Amino acid sequence: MRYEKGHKDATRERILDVASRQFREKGVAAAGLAGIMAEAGLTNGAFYAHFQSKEDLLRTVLTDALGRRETKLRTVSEQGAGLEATIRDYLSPRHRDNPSGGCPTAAMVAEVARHPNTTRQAFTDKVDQFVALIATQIRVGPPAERRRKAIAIYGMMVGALQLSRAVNDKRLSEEILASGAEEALALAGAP
Amino acid sequence: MRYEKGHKDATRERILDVASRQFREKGVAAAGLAGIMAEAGLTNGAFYAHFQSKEDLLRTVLTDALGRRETKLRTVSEQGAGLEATIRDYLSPRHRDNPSGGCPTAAMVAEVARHPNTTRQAFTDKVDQFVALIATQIRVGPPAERRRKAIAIYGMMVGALQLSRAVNDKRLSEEILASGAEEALALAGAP
DNA sequence: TGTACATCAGTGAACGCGCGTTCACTGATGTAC
DNA sequence: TGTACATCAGTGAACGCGCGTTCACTGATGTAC
Repeated sequence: MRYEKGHKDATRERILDVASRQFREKGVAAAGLAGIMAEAGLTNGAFYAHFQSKEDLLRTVLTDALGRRETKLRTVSEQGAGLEATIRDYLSPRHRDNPSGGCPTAAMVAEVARHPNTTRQAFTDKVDQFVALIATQIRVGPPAERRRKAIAIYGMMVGALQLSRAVNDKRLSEEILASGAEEALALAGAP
Repeated sequence: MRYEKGHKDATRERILDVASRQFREKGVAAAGLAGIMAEAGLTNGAFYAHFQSKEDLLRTVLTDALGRRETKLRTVSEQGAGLEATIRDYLSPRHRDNPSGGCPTAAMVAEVARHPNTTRQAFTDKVDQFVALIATQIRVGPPAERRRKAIAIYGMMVGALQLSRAVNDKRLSEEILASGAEEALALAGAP
């Protein structure tokens, strides 16, 4: 081998990681392949040895980044911390100020809606899993009610985080985070 | 005058209307000025007789489109229909399937967060008014609680609508709308 | 052991294209004298 | 009343630029004999 074993896989992971951050930071449309490749320490041309197209990259990024968050949520859940910690962490100034490392849904949901079916499908699969996972963490009420609340909580988190990021007034931004967190916690059945 | 009185104002309104719809439909970045001007029945160059830049157009569109929705909400409110009708209408398949005529916040909030301060300021002013307006329509609880709930409802509506649009499965999409509506209505204190 | 060839991750220039923006110009109508 | 000039909304070609994608090539290392 010209490169040590696993070299290509490592490069692919690096591209994925950079793209994942840039997509969340700048938006999918505004993040160019040349910029992504440059930050990964490569030139344009190498991209197509790893992905078929930008669309293919986006699809992979969505599955990958949402998969990581799912794993994280599952871990927190198994430690018994439950939804409360997740909600507080999600609707925090730290998360608001760190889009590139934050929730892919909040950063990309509107753009995903305008992308081809294969891409939306990858997103849909993950949303399904998220909703189910949140529902298991709601301890009160019949299954249908837990699922309904899980969806409402997910929607509120995504919407409130985006509002807190768009708004140009620190007090209002923080009020949005706090209000969203308090009402989401109430929905989750937290004390 | 070479053109009848009010001609230029009418043209400006036409550009604004087309841009407003295209921004919501395709996203701000993906909607090009040439395409907007063509749909308005004009050529590229005429744009700069009406707006200073694309950013200026976006700022105007935000104020204008959010202003219209605010007026609509205020009218519904004065007719005494209250929040219930607004929530049901917002989280409906009709609204989901009509982004170009729908809520500017749901369509553009993530992009607005990445735009300059003047643009975010225009958006912030309208969010502030929206929250206050929703709060007046909540009939129970002390003022602070009403405002908190107004923010939570606004966030949930925006997030749930976006999710319902991105998801590629009709049943899940409709479940998101229905769940969001039901929980938002509960927050609003509806029966 | 030495030589010829195969492999392939990555290079970097080039492709056509659409972007936001600029600008010299058009042409219909108004005003001045 | 007729002529010269001013006004200005809109035209359309051109600007430099970055986009996603293609492709001939490089060069380090592997394998075959």
